[in-house]
Amino acid sequence: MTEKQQKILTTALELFAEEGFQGTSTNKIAKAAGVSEGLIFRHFKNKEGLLNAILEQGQELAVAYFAPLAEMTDPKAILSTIISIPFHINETEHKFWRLIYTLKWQQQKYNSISFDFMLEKAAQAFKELGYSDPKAEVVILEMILDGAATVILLKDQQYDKLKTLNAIKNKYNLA
Amino acid sequence: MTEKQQKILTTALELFAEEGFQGTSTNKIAKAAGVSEGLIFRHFKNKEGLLNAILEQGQELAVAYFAPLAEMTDPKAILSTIISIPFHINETEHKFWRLIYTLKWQQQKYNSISFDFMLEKAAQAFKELGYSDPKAEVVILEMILDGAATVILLKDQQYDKLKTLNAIKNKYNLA
Amino acid sequence: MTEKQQKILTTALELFAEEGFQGTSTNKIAKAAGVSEGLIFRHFKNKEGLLNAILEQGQELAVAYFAPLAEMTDPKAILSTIISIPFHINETEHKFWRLIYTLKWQQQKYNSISFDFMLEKAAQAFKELGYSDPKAEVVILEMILDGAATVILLKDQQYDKLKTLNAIKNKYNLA
Amino acid sequence: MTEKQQKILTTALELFAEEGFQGTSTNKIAKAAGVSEGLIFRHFKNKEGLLNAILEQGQELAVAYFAPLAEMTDPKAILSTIISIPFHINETEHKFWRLIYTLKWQQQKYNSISFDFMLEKAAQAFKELGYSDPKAEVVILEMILDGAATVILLKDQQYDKLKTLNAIKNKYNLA
DNA sequence: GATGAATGAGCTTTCATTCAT
DNA sequence: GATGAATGAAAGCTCATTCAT
Repeated sequence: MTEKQQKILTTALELFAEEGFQGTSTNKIAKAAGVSEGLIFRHFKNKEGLLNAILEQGQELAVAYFAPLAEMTDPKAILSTIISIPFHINETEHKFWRLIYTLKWQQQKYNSISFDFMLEKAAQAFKELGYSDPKAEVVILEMILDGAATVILLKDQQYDKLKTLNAIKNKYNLA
Repeated sequence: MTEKQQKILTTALELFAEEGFQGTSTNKIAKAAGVSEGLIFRHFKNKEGLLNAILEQGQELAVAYFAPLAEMTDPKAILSTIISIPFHINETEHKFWRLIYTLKWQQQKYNSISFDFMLEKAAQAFKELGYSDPKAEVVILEMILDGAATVILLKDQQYDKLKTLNAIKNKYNLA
Repeated sequence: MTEKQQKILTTALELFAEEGFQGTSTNKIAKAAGVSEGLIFRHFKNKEGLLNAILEQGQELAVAYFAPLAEMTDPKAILSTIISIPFHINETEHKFWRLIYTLKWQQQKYNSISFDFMLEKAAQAFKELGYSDPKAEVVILEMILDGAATVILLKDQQYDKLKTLNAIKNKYNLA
Repeated sequence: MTEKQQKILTTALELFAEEGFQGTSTNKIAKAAGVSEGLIFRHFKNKEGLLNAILEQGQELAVAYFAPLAEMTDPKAILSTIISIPFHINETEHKFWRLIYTLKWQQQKYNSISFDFMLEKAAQAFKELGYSDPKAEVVILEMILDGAATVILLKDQQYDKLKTLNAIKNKYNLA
């Protein structure tokens, strides 16, 4: 991966996240990245290949998010970790997750990142904690995660993330 | 509003919702609607005008959603009504709301539908019910609404909507 | 078929015949035909579609060439007619046949014009005339036709077409 | 001439012959030859230089075809030799001659291989054999040679080459 | 000698939009 | 009101060619 190659990826991620995949021209990416337009196609075959390369790089990032969960056993800790995820998206990852959600809404085919493993882990935790309907709880949890992501990734105005996170944890007696 | 004019609107809504505004060509809309491409521009000036016309039609629909709230005073009833909203999206409205959310993610400029009035009403309700941090509660509520919309509008697989709604209401002691 | 559409076809035929299919850009065609480049694609879908449209129009021309043969029964007349074909290519048809042969050499897939019917007719004629090996004669005839086409379509320098044709006919005792 | 250099030449010949000069990208040649694209330009300056190198190598081959004629004096032997030429194209030379003819049709400038010497020799032979119009005979001979080349180089289906050749020779009383 | 990253011009194609009918 | 031919700008992409290593 040459420097320019990586520059293309980073720039494209930024632009795709901000203006959408279809809304971003390869010409714009090239100019913003300071490379020739042809280089994009030499390295990534076509525009979609560029998108896929971005998603693959991001995949590793996503895996890192979920990895700690694998070894956890305490149900409260598990739920607490899961709920915290969207609140801990930092500047670097922000763009990536915005892209993921934009794609989710725009084109069905790009449901690239799967949360299934995480949700199963949550189901187990709810069961252990004696929730009467763990399945319904998982759906609600999914809603909270998607909702938190939506608000966090789209809202410009500031609000107290930590306070919000704690308030949610409180509802699950996790604080 | 002629028949063809309405056909264009309906078809465009469908396509915009499924494949995004930028991902849908006027040519495609014309073909799907069975009209000439020129007609779109005669009636709606340009592609953006077409989008605006769709949003205006939808706006009335959105107003209808929020209208009942205006006269309500019972805080529990207010919250119960608000939370129910995404769960009551029916087949007809589905496309419209999908479009709204797709636009939300795609382009900042299209935050056309404002939930502010509703959220203020909710803040008031939380205060009356003695919640310690009503502001945080409103943020959480917003997350739940966005999250519910995301899951409901994007998930194909079925789950028990009513049960999920009730489980959420339970968390707020609204059932 | 609008005037511009036909202009595109005629211009493209000319350029394809002179500089090859791949050697002719759609931009060049558009400029030479005095139309916008986009129009080519609106009418013919893509560059290959344009080529196919040209070939289809030419097909009718080719059919006209072979039609008289169908009703002929005198073997000498049949052979005489067949041999004459390449020598009677006029200005208008010249471009078309050049394109056909260029494509024949360039891409196998474009063996669009089939001479099979004509060659079978010739085989029958040779048989009736008592040639000892009609099949070999047909191959030779095919060579003469292709060879005549090659010389006629590619040679700029003039030579006496009629004299040459008669000399060939003489070889077959058809004069 | 290094091994890779020769590999490029051979591969390019093959591709040019099959898909035309313009239809073959240097990238494709490089990949097929298993070398870097840059190497083509290091050795042959540019794409046209590569073509010229191929033609030069082939030129020697062509010269070898015509060399025996120079010393021949018997008119029948001369004609017999000339007519045989296209029928003796073997596997190795096949590609080269196909390229020659493809270029002939595609671009006028590449009439690289000249048959003039051979045709003059034929004219002399026809004169000596007492043909009434040697010039017309030469034109016909040229047609037969081009036609034989066309059929032999383009036809996949098999037919008896030797029988065809002999049948032609018979027409000239050369058998 | 050999590689492959990089370029920029030019290619095919798409698309929103205009306009005569 | 409605059509569809026509446009021109811009999109995605290809390609011969250069150059540092």
